[in-house]
Amino acid sequence: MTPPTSGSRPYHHGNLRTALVEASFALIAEHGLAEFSVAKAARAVGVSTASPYRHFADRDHLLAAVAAQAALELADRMRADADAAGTDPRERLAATAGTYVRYVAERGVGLDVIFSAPLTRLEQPELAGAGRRLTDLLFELAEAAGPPGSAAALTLLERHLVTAHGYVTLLREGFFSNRRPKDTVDSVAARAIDASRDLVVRG
Amino acid sequence: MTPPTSGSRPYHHGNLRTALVEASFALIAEHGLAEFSVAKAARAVGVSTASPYRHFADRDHLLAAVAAQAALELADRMRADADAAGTDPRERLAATAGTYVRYVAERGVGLDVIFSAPLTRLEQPELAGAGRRLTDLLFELAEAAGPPGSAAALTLLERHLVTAHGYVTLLREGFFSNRRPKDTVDSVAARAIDASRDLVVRG
DNA sequence: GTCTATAAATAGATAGAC
DNA sequence: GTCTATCTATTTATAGAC
Repeated sequence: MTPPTSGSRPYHHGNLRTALVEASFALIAEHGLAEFSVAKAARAVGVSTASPYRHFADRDHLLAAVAAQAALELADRMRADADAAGTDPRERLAATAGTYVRYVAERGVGLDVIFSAPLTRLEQPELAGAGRRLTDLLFELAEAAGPPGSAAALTLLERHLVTAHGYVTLLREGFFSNRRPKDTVDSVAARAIDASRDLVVRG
Repeated sequence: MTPPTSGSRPYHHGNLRTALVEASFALIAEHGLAEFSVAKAARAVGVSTASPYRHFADRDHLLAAVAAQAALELADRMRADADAAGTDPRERLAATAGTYVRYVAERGVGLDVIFSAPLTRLEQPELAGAGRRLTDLLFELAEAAGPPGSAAALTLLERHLVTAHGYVTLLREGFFSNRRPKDTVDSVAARAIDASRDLVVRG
């Protein structure tokens, strides 16, 4: 566990790559994607601003690694919350809206980053695979919850995601806290679950 | 209409302030808020990068003027679309979801900017008033459309805004065009209207 | 693999001439 | 009210030493 070299030197890091991804999450969660930079991530882990470029071709490739990990974490948490919600398929899908609100509040990275055009264009298999894992899970839950017919399931899925992401975005931008100062992440998450549960797809 | 001074000189602008706001809209619509800068807006209208600071204290004050105008434009278009939708209160409210999708696609500025924490903190009466005009209109439409009881109307309003903003955000980030390349602004706007129309608020 | 040093952009903002 | 010039800060990314 001790770094390979002597005492007070900065950092040698068995795994700088992992540390940079984690530092990036922290920066994005705290100050938003706009204020994220490779340089800040490097400083946060105590290495020079040049070091990240040994592990990531450029800024977007670092972000793609963050996005891929976010998609996997999100899928894991959604599956866990769906299972904790019981057996009612409608309730299982709705639960993931709460997962999503809480996840983005904690980690700062959501669908807008995971599926953003600039990162998708990199065609990183890791990110593409993680994104698929997330959408596959959600589609599975929506199909079980929806009215028969896969077109209706897709519409339900779209509205579910739009609802969850709408709550996330407005929460992130301060829309809720401006007008309802007592709003907490958990209360917004609960409202997102309620909104998703009440979704209907009419003919 | 001719500028007060002679021929080929750059720009004298009877109203640089207005021109900067309009240029900012264009920049944000084209490349997103992240790539907006005071310097770019100045270059777009053909003045030096110092000139904007005669009209706006800083970057955020320019953005606040943009946000205030957006709120007014949005409220105007929503009222027009609601009126065009007829007399059914539910249909009138739903129509504004389409207005919102189309407006942000065209102008780039939405609720996340209009009600963003950094701009709200400036306490600019112009922006605060424009924001109120927008929320007052929406509340009026939601109250007419909702089930009796103002708590239910507020929930309906929240879900309506969340739906509209969710569609806007995912559209902006390319989420829809990645998976459904044939999606257009109008088709997404139509789906947002449908989703809003189908909203219900259960006990 | 990490560091130092550096290059090249770009931005926000100010001072002072006109 | 606009311009020129400038300062300061920051970022992305590379070159080359260790």
